[in-house]
Amino acid sequence: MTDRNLFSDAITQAHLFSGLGEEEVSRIFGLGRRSVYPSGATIFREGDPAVMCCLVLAGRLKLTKLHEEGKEIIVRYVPAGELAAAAALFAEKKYPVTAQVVDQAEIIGWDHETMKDILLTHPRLAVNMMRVVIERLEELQSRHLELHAERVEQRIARALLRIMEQSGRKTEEGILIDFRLSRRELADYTGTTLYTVSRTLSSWEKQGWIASGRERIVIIDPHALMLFAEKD
Amino acid sequence: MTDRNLFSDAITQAHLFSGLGEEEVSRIFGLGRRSVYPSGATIFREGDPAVMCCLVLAGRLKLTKLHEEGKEIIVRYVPAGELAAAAALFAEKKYPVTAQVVDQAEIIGWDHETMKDILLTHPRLAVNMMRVVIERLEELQSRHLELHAERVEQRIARALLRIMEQSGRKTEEGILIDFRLSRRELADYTGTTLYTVSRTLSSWEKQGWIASGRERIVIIDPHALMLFAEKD
DNA sequence: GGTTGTCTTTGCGCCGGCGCAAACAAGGGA
DNA sequence: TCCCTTGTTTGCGCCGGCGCAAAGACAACC
Repeated sequence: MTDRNLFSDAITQAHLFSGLGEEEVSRIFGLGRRSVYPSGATIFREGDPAVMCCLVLAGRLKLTKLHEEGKEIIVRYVPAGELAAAAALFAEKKYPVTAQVVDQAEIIGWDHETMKDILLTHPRLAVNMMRVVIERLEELQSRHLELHAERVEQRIARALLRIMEQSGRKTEEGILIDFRLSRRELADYTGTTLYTVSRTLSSWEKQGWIASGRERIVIIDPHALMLFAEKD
Repeated sequence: MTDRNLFSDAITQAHLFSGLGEEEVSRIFGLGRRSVYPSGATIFREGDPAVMCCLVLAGRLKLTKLHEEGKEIIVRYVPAGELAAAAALFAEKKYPVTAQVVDQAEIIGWDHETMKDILLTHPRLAVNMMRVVIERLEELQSRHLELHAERVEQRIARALLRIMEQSGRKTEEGILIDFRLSRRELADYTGTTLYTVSRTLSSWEKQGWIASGRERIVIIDPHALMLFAEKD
């Protein structure tokens, strides 16, 4: 069993390839180009012509979007098994975000011609992919609503919980977020400033809900955070 | 020529049906259920089981999302020719938003079984539909960024311009937004309060950039607004 | 025509969160 | 090992925007 199959085993389970045979998936994988990127690498940049649809096989990406003069937001973290840059399906489009590697990552990319062919010959995959995109849309709608309706501290709590669910690793201390995550990044993700994030985390640390260090956060009491996020 | 064909003429041009033959579109239309709703009617409610994908043939919908205790945002206005509730493609899903009729509207709806069949037998339509959803996603990402990075007044300016592009009608006074749009709704769309919107519009009215009345806005000087939205 | 309900305007006071500045902490590289 | 870069904390002052309250404007309906 080659490592290609090894991956498809893991990925086939995912929504994206549900309903497709294993060898079908293998063939589709064969049409893409696989590569490994080091931590910190930029896969593509916002505004560049979109040439490749990417599937993350291992590691993690960070998608960011820039506003005039430096302000940036983190649109999403992309864990292994998920798609980035579905927009690249359409030839004339530009990447709407920048993708950077957080953990060392392995990625498989298809150019639009290829991907469009694949979709037209595997309608099942097209429907699955639509589902993925729609779910992304719904998640973003929810975050958008949070941004309107909730105080900053609640948004930070929710963000921590969301990231914890995606990337938490149980340790004896509590649930560790297993990639470098700075105050600055958390601020860009929640739409606030690094100062406010720092103050907030400090206060939670005093309450014993979390423990944190340089680019490192451990959630000790998720339940307390959850209550805090929900409370009026 | 029946009025069904009349509509397909108008709609076929749209992205959604590009690359499909006219009779093919006709047949697809035939599989859905058409109905007319009066202004103010609710087509579906957030949280209800999603049963129908809707295409707006005429009129306009407003999509809203609720937060605990009354706060609501307007996710989007859906003009004629566009899809609402693509999520309803997937049987177990719930509507993520509430859809209400703004102008009297004619709508064609397909249940998930039907729509999924259509997509699986018309991969071309699936790809087109993906494009529509992806463009929606990108628009929302942009608005999300604006919400982070821009002052309230700039967001209101941008919102007005966006709505003007979609629904502006040229009059001798200026460009009229041709549906009822209250201060409250503009506030829910831009993530602020009706007070702030009112104050802002008043000030612009004094500058001669707009004219407004009860649930009615005319943009006199779009260029001024554009500069204002862009300015640092 | 009068009445009623909804939409809008504007004054006023308050406060959450921003952002500079400055000090401190933690790595990483030579 | 020391230095230098990058991240974090915290004090302090300021202000944009919120939200109540009360009055005015408009539309619709009897």
